[in-house]
Amino acid sequence: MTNCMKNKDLLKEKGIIMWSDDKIEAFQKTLLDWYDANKRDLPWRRTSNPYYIWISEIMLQQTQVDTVIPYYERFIDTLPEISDLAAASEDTLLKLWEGLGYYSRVRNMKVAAGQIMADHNGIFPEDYDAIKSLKGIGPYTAGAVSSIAFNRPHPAVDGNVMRVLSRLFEIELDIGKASSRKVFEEMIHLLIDRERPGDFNQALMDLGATICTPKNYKPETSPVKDFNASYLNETWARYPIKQGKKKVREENYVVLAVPTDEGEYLFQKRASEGVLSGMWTFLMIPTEVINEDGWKSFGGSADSLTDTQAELLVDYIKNEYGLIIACDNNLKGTYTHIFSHLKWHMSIYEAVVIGETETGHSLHAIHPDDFPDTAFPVPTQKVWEMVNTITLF
DNA sequence: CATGCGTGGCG
DNA sequence: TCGCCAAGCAT
Repeated sequence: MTNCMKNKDLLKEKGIIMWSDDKIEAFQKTLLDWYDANKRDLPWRRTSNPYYIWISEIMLQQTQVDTVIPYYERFIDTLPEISDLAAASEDTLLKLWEGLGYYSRVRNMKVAAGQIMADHNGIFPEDYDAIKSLKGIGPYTAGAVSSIAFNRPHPAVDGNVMRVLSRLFEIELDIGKASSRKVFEEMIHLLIDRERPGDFNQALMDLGATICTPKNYKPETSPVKDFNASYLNETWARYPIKQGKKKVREENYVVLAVPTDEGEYLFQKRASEGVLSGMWTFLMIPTEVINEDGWKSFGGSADSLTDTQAELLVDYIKNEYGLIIACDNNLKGTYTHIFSHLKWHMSIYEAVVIGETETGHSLHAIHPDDFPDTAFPVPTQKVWEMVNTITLF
């Protein structure tokens, strides 16, 4: 059985009728003509260097184009060769990635650069399976790099492509489910322009980003509206099918800004797994530590710590970090940081160290002069802004 | 396969 | 204001 027949069987099973060869050809021409006239001028579209295209694709994961551009420029300036990435320190990489989020992406890139140095003589591999086996590269990114950098006809199915296809074909599949991606990939296998696969994939993504958008969608403005079943049938508002997200978990912390005699501040490095892994924060103490009844310091009457709460805090810091502190009971400010799946409610206080019960604890003192060379996640930056403002006045 | 993983923009 | 959204991947 040919691959083509397998494709059609899978689509048939999902109730998807593929277009005729003539219609596919007409669609390719219409889409690529639109792309040639309207494609966005983006930095990574001025290069054919697979390393640079790879960087752009990783940065663009779940991240908007306007956010990525300055990060991309700085990254290729700082690490112009794959060997530079392989040799870079984690501190250097995290500083380059600071504020971009999903920090495991850049850690994975360093691992992948090592794979390329060790297994491919430092040359970015052209083979799809070799690309896909690199750390941090999944089916989307492997398809994007192989089609854009090497002109290979592999699908690159992201959220844009699933939305565009859902509307073109009135697809009933939930685009949030992992199993759906395979079906869209089979459709692209049949639809993709074999002469210009990279441009075809990028054209679909540009269409999704600029015309076939999640909100404010106006199907009559699309260059491929004549191919759009949901437009012709006036069902477009239904697509794509997507289930709602679950509510985010909320956590409450006492955050302690602790200056030293030398004008440094104490920071803790987060665990190597989990949220903001390996990054620096001020001391963060779950509020449960100072009140087992779920006391919250924000939005209520308990703006300042009671003496009992301060004592519990001092005991905790002594046991956990081996430090004796004196805590200012007055609340310095609050800040809520919203992650994709989590909320941190932070109540900020100041404390000073007045003794130590042991040395070699897990905290590090960093001077504000060195902040520009240290990678801080946004919650740490926001807390620092508040602490710095209060300290100045 | 569902969940965890950042951040900023938008209506 | 706040929930949703943006060129996904590892586990």
